Amino acid sequence: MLSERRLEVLRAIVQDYVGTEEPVGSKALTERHRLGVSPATVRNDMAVLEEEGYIAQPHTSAGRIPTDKGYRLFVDKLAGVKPLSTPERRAIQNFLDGAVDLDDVVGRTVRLLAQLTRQVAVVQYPSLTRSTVRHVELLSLAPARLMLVLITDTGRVEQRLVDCPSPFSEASLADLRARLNSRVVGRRFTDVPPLVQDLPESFEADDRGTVSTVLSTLLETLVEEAEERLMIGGTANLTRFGHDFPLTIRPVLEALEEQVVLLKLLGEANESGMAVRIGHENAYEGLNSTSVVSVGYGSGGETVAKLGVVGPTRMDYPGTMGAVRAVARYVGQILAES
Amino acid sequence: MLSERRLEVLRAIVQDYVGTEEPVGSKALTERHRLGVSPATVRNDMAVLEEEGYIAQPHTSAGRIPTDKGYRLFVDKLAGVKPLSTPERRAIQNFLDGAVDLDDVVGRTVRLLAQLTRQVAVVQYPSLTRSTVRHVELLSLAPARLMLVLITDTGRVEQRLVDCPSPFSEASLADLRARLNSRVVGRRFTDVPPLVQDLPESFEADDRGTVSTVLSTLLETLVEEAEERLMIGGTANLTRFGHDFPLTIRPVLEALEEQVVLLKLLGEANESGMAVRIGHENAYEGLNSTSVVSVGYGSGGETVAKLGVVGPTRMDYPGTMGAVRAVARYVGQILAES
DNA sequence: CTTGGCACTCGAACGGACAGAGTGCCAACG
DNA sequence: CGTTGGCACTCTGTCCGTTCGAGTGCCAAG
Repeated sequence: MLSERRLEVLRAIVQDYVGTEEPVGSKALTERHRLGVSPATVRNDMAVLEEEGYIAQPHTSAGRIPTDKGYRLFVDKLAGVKPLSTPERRAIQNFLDGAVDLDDVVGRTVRLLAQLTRQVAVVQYPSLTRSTVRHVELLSLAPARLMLVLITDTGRVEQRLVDCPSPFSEASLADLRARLNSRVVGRRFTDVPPLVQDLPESFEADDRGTVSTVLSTLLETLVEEAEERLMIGGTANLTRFGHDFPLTIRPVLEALEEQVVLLKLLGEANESGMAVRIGHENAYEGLNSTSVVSVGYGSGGETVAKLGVVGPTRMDYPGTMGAVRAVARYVGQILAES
Repeated sequence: MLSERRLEVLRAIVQDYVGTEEPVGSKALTERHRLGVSPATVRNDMAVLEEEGYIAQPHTSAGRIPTDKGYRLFVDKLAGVKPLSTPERRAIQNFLDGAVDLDDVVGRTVRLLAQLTRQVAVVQYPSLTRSTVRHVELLSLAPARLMLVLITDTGRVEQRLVDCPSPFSEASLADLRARLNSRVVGRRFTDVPPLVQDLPESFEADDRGTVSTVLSTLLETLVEEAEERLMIGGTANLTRFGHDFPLTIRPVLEALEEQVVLLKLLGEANESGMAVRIGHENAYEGLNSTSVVSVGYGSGGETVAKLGVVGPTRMDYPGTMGAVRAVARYVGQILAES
């Protein structure tokens, strides 16, 4: 177990390094922080911290920089979450309040988050699997061609073309539309399948094929579209990453285009509360020199999706976590209102 | 007017510089191209080309690099559009054929284009203003709340919430739905306004307010959503830009996040045919060291949207133009089929 | 007009010297 | 035993001078 002062030294190192981006030495530390001890003592502490793996030297006889393990300790034990200032909160609310539809909410959120944290922001669209059905619409495009439109309570709309095995009358269509809606409206996606299973039987033999096709398309949409969409913003902030550019930035850009990777990343956010993945803690190799701060958001205690930021491991964790948490809260509120 | 050989020298310089990314000298030129003259002669030609502003030296006594004006001449007069190889064409077709809906088509297109050109690809969603209405659906969410869903012939769906001034019965709703559809289905967006203008009059006084609201929401959607959406991909290719990184790349990333800027950029594409904007020809300052190759696409001779790539001025113009043109053609085909 | 020759220029690469920051260790001190 | 000042040492980054080579412009000759 590290002594109180050694932890204090580690905290000081992290703070200074985050601020200056340069390895921090013992003398500078004592000057910038009131540790009450001499540089020599700090040196001894640093030696211990290094031995324990919390800090490292880029080269012999240079200052120290925190390791992933050091950041981890810092985040877990040494730093809280820095709440936003009142003007910042007000700005968030004002900015998000102007949104006109779901796309706009997500778009504004991602811009806001990128601006507040000065990092790359990622926002997941509200998940369908947790949503409920608000309405299912069936439209006849041609005698044997339908369009299925699914509207969710989060305001999302999905459409699918359905090719029917046989022509389908307008009357049957209205019938199916009415029955379908009476059964599934207000239900959660996961609850839908058993509720519609027996529907084909109540139609005439000629129409059963079509009804089955429509149903399977619907179920497919529910499952398949649970594969979520994302919006990304603030990539210009990547330029603030570090000095050794092309090498660091390239894999990050590649990761950002792989939605699957990002979804997994956000998915790792703990069900409740915020998740911080530091450097090598990220499963995806290209993000080994980045940290990901993510959190779920939603209305009324329910998590419908996640959002977060991707930045260099050398980031302002308290500030970033504060911004991410605040934005998540406000987005949740906005969703609840609409 | 420049002599034939001088043009040939310019072409050789562009080709070599694009290949090596290094200033090209007279000796290297004669070695790599069969110009049939000695380095000294080439030097004289280069002096003339420089005087005319087609090439420049980064430093005294270094090789030459093409200027924007040089690239312009190259593109206009010296190079054709390099057609893709048969395997490439086949790959495009296979890749695009797998698309399941409009989002998927655009997504695949942008990935394809980025991969083929190894640059940043931008694809605009098919424009609504040129589309026709396939169906308008009205759903009752609450007594005084409706959802308006607009489905276009390009497969795009837009939804809008409508708050009614007064409750609206299901019967009136069905009536409005039917009349609306009979008037606008199959019509172009721009033709819609006059066709629905007199609709409120045919309803009872109580409902007129709601009908008007619905109509104005519909018209708003038609206009407002003509403001197009974009998809971007291949940003990782930005790392291949040049040596002087942060400076070059930052404004480009910023531009890519400004959809308005990008739309304008694509918009500059000539109605028919391909547009190449080189360096300072781009109105947006941040893109002064990039070139934009864009072209319209659509089915049956009609341009419904545009796509293109953004890359360094030092790009393989014939190859890029070939890829852009080919992709645009195939996307047009795919859209026509669906 | 083309060509070979030649002097010149300039940037990139190499290497040594130097300064500065930072360390580790040690002996002294409370 | 923890803390402190002192000191020698080790790096790195930088500056400067040299060298090397690619490339040029010019000129005189073909």
